[in-house]
Amino acid sequence: MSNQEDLNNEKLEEKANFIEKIIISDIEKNKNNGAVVTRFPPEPNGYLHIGHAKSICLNFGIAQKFSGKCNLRFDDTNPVKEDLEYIKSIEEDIKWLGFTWDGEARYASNYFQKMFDLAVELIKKGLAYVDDQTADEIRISRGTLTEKGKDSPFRERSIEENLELFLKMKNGEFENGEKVLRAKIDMGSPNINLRDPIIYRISHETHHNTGDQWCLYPMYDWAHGLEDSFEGITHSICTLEFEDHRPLYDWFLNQFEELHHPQQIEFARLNLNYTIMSKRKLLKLVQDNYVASWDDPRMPTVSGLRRRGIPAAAIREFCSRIGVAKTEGTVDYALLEYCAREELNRVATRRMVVLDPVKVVITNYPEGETEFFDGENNPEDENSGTRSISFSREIYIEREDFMIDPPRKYFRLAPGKEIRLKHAYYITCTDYKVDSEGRVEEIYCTYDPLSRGGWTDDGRKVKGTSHWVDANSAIPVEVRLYDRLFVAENPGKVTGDFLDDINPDSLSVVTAYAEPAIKDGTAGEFFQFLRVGYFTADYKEFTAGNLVFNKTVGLKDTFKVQR
RNA sequence: UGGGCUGUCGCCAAGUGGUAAGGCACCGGGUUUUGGUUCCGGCAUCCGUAGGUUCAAAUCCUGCCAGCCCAGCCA
Repeated sequence: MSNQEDLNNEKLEEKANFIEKIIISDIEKNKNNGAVVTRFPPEPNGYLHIGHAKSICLNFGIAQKFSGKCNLRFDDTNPVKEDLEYIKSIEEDIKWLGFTWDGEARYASNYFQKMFDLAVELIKKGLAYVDDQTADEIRISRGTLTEKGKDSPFRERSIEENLELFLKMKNGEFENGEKVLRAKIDMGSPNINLRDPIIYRISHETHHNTGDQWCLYPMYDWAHGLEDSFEGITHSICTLEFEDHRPLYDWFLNQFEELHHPQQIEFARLNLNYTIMSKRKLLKLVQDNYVASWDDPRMPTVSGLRRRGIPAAAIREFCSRIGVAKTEGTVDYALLEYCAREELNRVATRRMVVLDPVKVVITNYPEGETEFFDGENNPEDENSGTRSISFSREIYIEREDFMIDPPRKYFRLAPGKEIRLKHAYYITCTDYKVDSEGRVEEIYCTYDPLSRGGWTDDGRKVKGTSHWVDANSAIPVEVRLYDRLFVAENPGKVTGDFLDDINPDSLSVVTAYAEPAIKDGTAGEFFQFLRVGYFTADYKEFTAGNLVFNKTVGLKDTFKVQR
């Protein structure tokens, strides 16, 4: 190994998480001949969420880092919960996140025959038996957390009888629930997973992939290790709740010396405050119409975050920053927002859009005249070019950028005060008009012709700068203002029902006025509405004739009112 | 109450016997035609807790406390 490679390895190790350290050590020992093969094994029973993104970044990231491979494998062993729609969405989400799985997507269901054959072998070894007990009987005889279980009365059936019955199970000669196949391990084990776990159940159900070919379906514990083994997985990474299952994972594989034996490693799943990650709860939100769909921009699903306007790169960065460890914690949502802003600041196209307009008349500006200014598309990107912005006697500014009686350190417009209109002129407020309810209806200003472009060389201090649009040419656009879906850090913590903490104001739709250049936007494009926040042209609905924008996240706001 | 796992700054997270990295958040200040960005500075005498071993412990030992997971023919 060259010095250069040594250096690289040191660098690799320096930033490695505990799983990567295990892998580095395995490579050094030449375990698996130095190969690294991981997999992302979703069950196609729901949409992927940000928690899955953590696992995806981990598994695919490891493959990239160590020149290995990462498979996509659908763990479709339960036909009653799984659906083709989910398979499609999962594939799309992974691709969108920027990862490519090795070869074709795999399906646990394509291994059913091999698994069945191995189960027959297990029976022949005297290590599995057919149990006639009902589900209730099995549950009761399994014991409790503190009491040992009791052997099934069918535990000592002959190998021949077990073989015959198992075949009949496969051939559809029994009803659902009539019989199961169990591994014969130890009903007295302190680890409940080892108390003769069920490895096959009967389910007369059409499977999305195998149709009606099978009525016998393998359980997770039996299937998962075998799938990993068949695919030559070297490191089978899963979440903490499977730690108790590892002895079983190993037990099954240990019964077949000829099989490759992957190493299972567990890490803590992601929790994010102000949101939920449970597939069951997310499904509830969709089914009961608390949100519009799985990809509603308020959802923590990958497709929801995408529609919200969070770039894939921001999600990857987030996953990198939260790290990988075994401590279960809850990551602050502010970190995700930070990652979104960081990326968006780099790439977002700047435009001026007024969300809550109030008219300003520039009384000393000639009526009927229009002039144009150039504004950079992105000050963070020299190559982004400029766009033309029109200006005339009447403009709109943001209602909150004017106050009749402002507090100290209010840099915005107020009677007698001068501000800068971004890219345009300095204006000074001379008067204003309110309606019968005291609401500001119109503001009157004068402009300084010498400040064309928004600057003078006379050393004048103009602290405030406002965004604005030309009333003559402004285009109305639909803006969907999203806020967090839950008002509580840990939804449901207090009342027990997460629905009690839903934010009733998580969505409001407004018609805003935008500068004409907004028309040039493309679906999915990222924008920064100057001084307001980051928005995206809804990638599913935005067209030239339907200008819809979703709010991603506001700009960081450090303005504090001081009276 | 049985088994498994975890406890380092408000939130993540390095550190694995030699005297507490980093990021987010937060708080100051400079720059700024976005109160954005950027830049500078601050932010754990202490590592769940109580003892012990050692010249030296967040790191080793013992006890205790707290949290999470497991009793689906779900994954």
